[in-house]
Amino acid sequence: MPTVLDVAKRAGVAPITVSRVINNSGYISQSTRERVEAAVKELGYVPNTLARGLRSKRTKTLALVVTDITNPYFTLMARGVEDVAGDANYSVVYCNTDESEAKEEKYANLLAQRQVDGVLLVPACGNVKTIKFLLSNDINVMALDRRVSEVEIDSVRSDSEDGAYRLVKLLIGLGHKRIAVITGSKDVSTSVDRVAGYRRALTEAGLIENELVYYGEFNQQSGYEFTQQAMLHSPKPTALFGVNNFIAIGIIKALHDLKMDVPGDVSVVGFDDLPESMLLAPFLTVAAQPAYEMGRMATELLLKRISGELSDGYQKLVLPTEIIERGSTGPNRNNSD
Amino acid sequence: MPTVLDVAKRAGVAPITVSRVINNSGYISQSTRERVEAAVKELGYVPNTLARGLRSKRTKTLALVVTDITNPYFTLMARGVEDVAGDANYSVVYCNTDESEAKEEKYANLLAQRQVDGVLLVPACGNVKTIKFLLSNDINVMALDRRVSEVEIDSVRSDSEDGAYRLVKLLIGLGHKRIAVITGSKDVSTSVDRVAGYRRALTEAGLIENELVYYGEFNQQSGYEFTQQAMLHSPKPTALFGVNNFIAIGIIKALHDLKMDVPGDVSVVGFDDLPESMLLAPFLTVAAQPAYEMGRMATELLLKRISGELSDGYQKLVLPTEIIERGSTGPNRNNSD
DNA sequence: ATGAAAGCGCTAACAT
DNA sequence: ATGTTAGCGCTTTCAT
Repeated sequence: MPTVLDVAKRAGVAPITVSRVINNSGYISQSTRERVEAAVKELGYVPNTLARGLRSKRTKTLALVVTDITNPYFTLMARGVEDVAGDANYSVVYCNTDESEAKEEKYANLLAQRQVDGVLLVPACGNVKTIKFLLSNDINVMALDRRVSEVEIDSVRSDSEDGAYRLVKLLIGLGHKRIAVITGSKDVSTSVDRVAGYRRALTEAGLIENELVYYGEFNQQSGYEFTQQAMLHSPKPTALFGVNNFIAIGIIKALHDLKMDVPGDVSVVGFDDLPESMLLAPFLTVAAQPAYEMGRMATELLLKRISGELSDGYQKLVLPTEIIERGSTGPNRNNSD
Repeated sequence: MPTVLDVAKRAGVAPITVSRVINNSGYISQSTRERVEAAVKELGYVPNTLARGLRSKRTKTLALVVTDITNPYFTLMARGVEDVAGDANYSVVYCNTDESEAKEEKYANLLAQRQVDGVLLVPACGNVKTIKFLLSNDINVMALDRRVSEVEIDSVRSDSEDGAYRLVKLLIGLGHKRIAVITGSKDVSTSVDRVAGYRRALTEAGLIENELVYYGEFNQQSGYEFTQQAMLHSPKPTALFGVNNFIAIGIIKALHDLKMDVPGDVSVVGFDDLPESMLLAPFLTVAAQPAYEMGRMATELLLKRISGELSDGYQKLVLPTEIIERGSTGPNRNNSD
């Protein structure tokens, strides 16, 4: 592989001049610029980012740490991140933590070694250890999707409390009085906030004594199992709120296997939504989050933070969710209430 | 940030000894190892991958270049890649080309600068320029999902020709005689191979004169538009084959808007499939590809290639697809045939 | 079993 | 507008 030195010799200049041409920094006369550019082409020279990063302390690399890229919500976010990053000639490394603190730590360590310029992090749990570790290694951190306390950092998320509140209010408006929520881990802010929104709606309607919360995991199986459990509760809930899309799908499958009709017997609402392009027949009533936009905005902010354009104060963006009413919700037909 | 030198001083050894401890190379006495490890801990030392890579010519970074990470088929593949890479302490950079040759070239250049150890590439087109460029920069390349000619490299893909053949045979077995295929770009091997499989099935059944092929793009809109076109064809096809999942969804939507029943009026088959966890009610008959497994295998192979364990000959893995018959296909009810 | 010296390829800092 | 020098943090190579 040719180096700056090879190019410099060929163009009859000093290495630093080559560097200046490539990086468009400093003053270069038109003629030397042309000679250098010609030499670059002739030799097929490609600058070495490692050497560059070692010297300049900038790697032009971001990391996206999500719990599972397979969740279409995160996939779409990832696409938003990469689109903005790519335009700025940044690369994006992605990592899956599966909500595991251990994996999160492992990746944080890896990313510190890699000297990434910034990390877009969907924290695996309420623990701020990872964030502090990254910050102590001079890495900019952007919290995505989830709230963090104890540390001051930029963050972009959607309004979970409000989305949940409006979903549950919609159910209450349809006459539902016994609404159960099936959620993920207790120490994740999305869980906490959505349950809080649920509670606020119930309280407002004087239904808080009917509160029924199941804490599990953010996956289909957990949604499936807790639906079975919820349906053993007496009296049965007439509506279920699945706190993310995987849980909601688990709920629908469980109800199907229990031979219960949606929305005839039970109404179902969810969070996140699936991109339209993946759905044959959108069915689930949801609070949809602007995942792609969140990825974009978060990355734009992070790049600004990295370049020092954002020196004062921390940005905390909370985007609204959109309630999309579809076939999975209907009026409460249970006469006993 | 502490460096090897800081650690070395603290442990009372030379920098190289620290390096040996960290990399588990060479002979180290138990006592110095312990002293070094203690110093590492006390200082919170994190090795700098850039410096390491600059010297050792290994970055422990892979790149995954797909056309669109948002396609669940590629998402799942990405997850397979990252799982294997992460276990080996490799990082994965992802890039979206949107089937654009220009973007593919741009990313190839970026990745060469980054000195990645290997690239898992879903080629945007039949052009081998990118691959040659990467190889000429000493980067190992693994072709994913698509066939490449002209260059000898490792590849992992699924059997498109066979999957298409079996799907179309299934339709023929159901009495369909006018089967149209809606596919993507002509210069992508998956397009070519799936159309070839379609043709083989038709030819075998003596139906090749009914051949009806629409070349478009691999997205929902293209599937939608060409379905409208296909339905203007006289006589109308009684079955449609969408060559990937986005196209198939576009087909279903178009038929819905045309008030045609699936499978009553038209049967539909697709490729790729969506992960079960995303589907409320799986409906589409498909040739499913083992996307996650493909990602895993490709990465395992690539890592072996990088470490030199695979020196002789090139691996060309072709995995079978699985035909999953669901509600979108039924017997041909058109009496005119 | 450990160390000294050198250099990977680049750019910051300081000339001129 | 261009060049010189030095050094980023690590590991290869060659000693001892």
